[in-house]
Amino acid sequence: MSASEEAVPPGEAREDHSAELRLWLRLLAVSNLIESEIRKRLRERFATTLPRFDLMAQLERAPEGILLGELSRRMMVSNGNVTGLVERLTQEGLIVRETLENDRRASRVSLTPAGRTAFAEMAAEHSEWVAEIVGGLDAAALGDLYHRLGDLRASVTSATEGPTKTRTGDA
Amino acid sequence: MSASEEAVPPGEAREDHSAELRLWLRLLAVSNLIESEIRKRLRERFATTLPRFDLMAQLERAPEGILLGELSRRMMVSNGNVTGLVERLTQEGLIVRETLENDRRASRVSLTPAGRTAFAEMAAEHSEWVAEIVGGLDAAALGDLYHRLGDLRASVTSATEGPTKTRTGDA
DNA sequence: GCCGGAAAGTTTAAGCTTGAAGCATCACCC
DNA sequence: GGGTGATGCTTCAAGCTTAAACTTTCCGGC
Repeated sequence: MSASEEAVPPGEAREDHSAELRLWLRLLAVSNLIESEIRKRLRERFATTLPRFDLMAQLERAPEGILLGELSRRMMVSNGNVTGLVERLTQEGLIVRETLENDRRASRVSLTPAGRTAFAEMAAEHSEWVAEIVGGLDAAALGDLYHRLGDLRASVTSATEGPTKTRTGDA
Repeated sequence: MSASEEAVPPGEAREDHSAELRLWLRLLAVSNLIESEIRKRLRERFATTLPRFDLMAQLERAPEGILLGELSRRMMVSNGNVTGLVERLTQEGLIVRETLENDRRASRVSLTPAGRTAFAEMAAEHSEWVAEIVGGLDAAALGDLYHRLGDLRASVTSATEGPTKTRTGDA
């Protein structure tokens, strides 16, 4: 790809990227650590999974329902992935899907009352878990890290050059 | 640090954990963004996957070989997971496994010469990718973020209470 | 010897995830 | 009104991942 981006001209000695590598490895490790803990608690406490929870969280924010494609975009996963998740959650009675009258290709999914209730309960605990897990940071450190991660995100999107949609409304 | 356990007594109004939640969501998003990009490049450029790459990276650091259990610990994945990965990489001729003479339950895996060569090539590019992706941060911001993530990791391990192995030699 | 528990790996069922290929429908244009 | 391309979604094959149950082997005590 990007033929003009090459950072290491032939004649130049290979640069030392160890600081960058260490940063990425640590970021990955910490992220995975937290993620595993949350997955574990979701499983033990609510017999559910993170993807299911994420999907429901998206629906919670959109009471009028969401198209599958939009869901897949917001969750940053593939279409096929969403198909399966919606299938399982529908099976469990937590969400419903209905075909649009004006476009029979598309369908809109939304939480059922049962789904809304179940999600509210999970979300409350989830929020406590996160607060507990990152609780070792004071407000200043937390805000600082948050902004640094924003800088990093900017670096990533600029480097991967696929930021066509700046509308990453990650709340 | 402070062993602040349950943060919300029954009588107390629910705390606002939105800053913590936002931090976690952004951390997760950024981490996934980078991870996807690296997975994509590993696939397109080398027709391999991140877990395979990770496994080989562990072996690279241990020329004398590693027991499967130790591998699973270092990669922070389950035993069964390693079994499958080792199978596939062995199939591809990139690694070998041999049973210990003194303990027939255990086996040691290590890179083959072909594996070592292949890994060296991948690692060089991988390193460039990471540098490119996080390149938008200057050295100061990078170091700052690195240390903040260290603080966060401390918070996580203390909250999840699994600090049995402090030897998380993540370089 | 032999018996029990611990340790190293494997197997299994279920679910998540992706990219690629495919199907149905829609919008547009002539 | 019949193409033609785009759009919304599904299917498929392959791989990753886990927890739980299981097999084999080792180590201690008896």
